[in-house]
Amino acid sequence: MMSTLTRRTTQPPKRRRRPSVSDPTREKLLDVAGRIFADRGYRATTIREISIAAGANVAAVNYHFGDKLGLYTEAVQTSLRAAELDAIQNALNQAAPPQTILRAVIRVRLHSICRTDRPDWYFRILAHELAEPTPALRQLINKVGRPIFQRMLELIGGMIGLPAEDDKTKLCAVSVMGQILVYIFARPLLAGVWPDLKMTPDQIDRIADHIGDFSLAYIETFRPAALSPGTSGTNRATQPRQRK
Amino acid sequence: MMSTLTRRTTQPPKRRRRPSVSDPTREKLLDVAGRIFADRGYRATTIREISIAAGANVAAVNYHFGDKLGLYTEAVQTSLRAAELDAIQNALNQAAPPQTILRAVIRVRLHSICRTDRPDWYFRILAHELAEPTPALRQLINKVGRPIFQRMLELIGGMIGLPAEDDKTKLCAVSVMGQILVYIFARPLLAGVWPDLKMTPDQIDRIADHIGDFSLAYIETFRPAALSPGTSGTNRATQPRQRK
DNA sequence: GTCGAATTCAAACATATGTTTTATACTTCG
DNA sequence: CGAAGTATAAAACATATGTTTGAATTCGAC
Repeated sequence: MMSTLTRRTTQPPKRRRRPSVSDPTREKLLDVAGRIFADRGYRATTIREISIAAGANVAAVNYHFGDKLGLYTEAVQTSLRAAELDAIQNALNQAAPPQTILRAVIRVRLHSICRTDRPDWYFRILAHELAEPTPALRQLINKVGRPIFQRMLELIGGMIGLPAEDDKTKLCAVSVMGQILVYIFARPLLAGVWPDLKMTPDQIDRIADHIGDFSLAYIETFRPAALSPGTSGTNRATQPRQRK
Repeated sequence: MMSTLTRRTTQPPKRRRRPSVSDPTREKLLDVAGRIFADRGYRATTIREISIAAGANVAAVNYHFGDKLGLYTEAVQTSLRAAELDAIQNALNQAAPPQTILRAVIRVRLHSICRTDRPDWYFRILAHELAEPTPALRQLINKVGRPIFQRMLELIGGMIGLPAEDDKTKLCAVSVMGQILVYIFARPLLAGVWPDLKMTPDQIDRIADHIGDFSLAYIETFRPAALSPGTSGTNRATQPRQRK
């Protein structure tokens, strides 16, 4: 009904008057949207819900972000700049024995799931994205998933003496990741089969230690001779037990 | 506007005339609904979509199942009766060394994810339920999750010499489960960080073998003395390496 | 203070979707 | 055959939700 030139609707003038001082309602919308989207996922979240929670009008979302998807993607981008990644990256890059680094990474990731503040945003939103993808999924993977996985490959590859591109290295990395992610994605399932499990910081430490033990038991199998001083005995086999 | 007695709407007479010969459209609806719900999840699926795919009228769903949720729960129940569980249960109950059983369970579960026919229904629907729960989640967990997990606890508990209720046993079971589930729930994520991974039956066998190796490396750490003949060296420690 | 642009607001709009109604065909049994 | 209950179909209905509109309001610059 409208000419293709008049397509601009409620959209704001792309560049606001004061790009320096940030718009308070815009900020508030982003903040609130982040939480609610992370909780309920993209589809199940209504912009009315967000607007009310942000104390703004319903039209504010379309005015500031064009449409619902615009708000969502911007909220994702904003959250990707948050601090969590730094914690993991720091854990991955610190100068320490690889076993220590691996344990640190496991711990950092696990701990991010019991915090209710923003940093666990990535995993919660990722859980929804995996079940019901939106265009933001690609961003999430490229900006966060890939670099972390890559670094993890180098770490584990170094420990088992194989290149990062080797399938075995990747299999090991996925095994470690899987043990962590199950506590994030399958929480309701865990609550059902293991009702006594309380996710206190203390318990999470225990879980992290277990995952570390569990994983290193296999990974250290690859070392031709024992190198780490304090650990208990290690296998001498270069290759772990062959499947028959 | 209506009296509380006239509340019955399109609902069918609860007990159809011929409970023996099953209604063809009812069956078709259940069948189609199962597939679509598994693909898109409860919320993202519309009953019009289902009706059209089943060649039925939109009102058919409400007529035969009361409402959308009725169709969904019945579809879940129907699918729970399907064959998949038997495969896993058989794998878990066969008379064989526990290592063999564990490997078999891993393989059966992993293989269920590359089939496009019904049996992988449970996992696909579970993935959606975990992100966006419905009343069916409890059923899924109680009827499938819990018994399998319980049997797995006994299996692993036996291998590490601890009772099924021990936290360590549960941690190990979750570690094994997590390694499997990550290939099911985090498929898009894996596709992003490991694009070359093709889920062919062959590759799935390799993955299953890896998960078996990875897990048994730790589990067999618990055996005070080497019992299995063909395996490589094992630690003598009753407890695996202590975290510092 | 006044003008103009930017922002906010209440209301309307359009569409999607679960549900219900009403009428019509169909099946079974007497 | 004919009556009663059953199943299907088309349409209407109600509601939720993303989006747009146009007026009111705010805010900065002159």
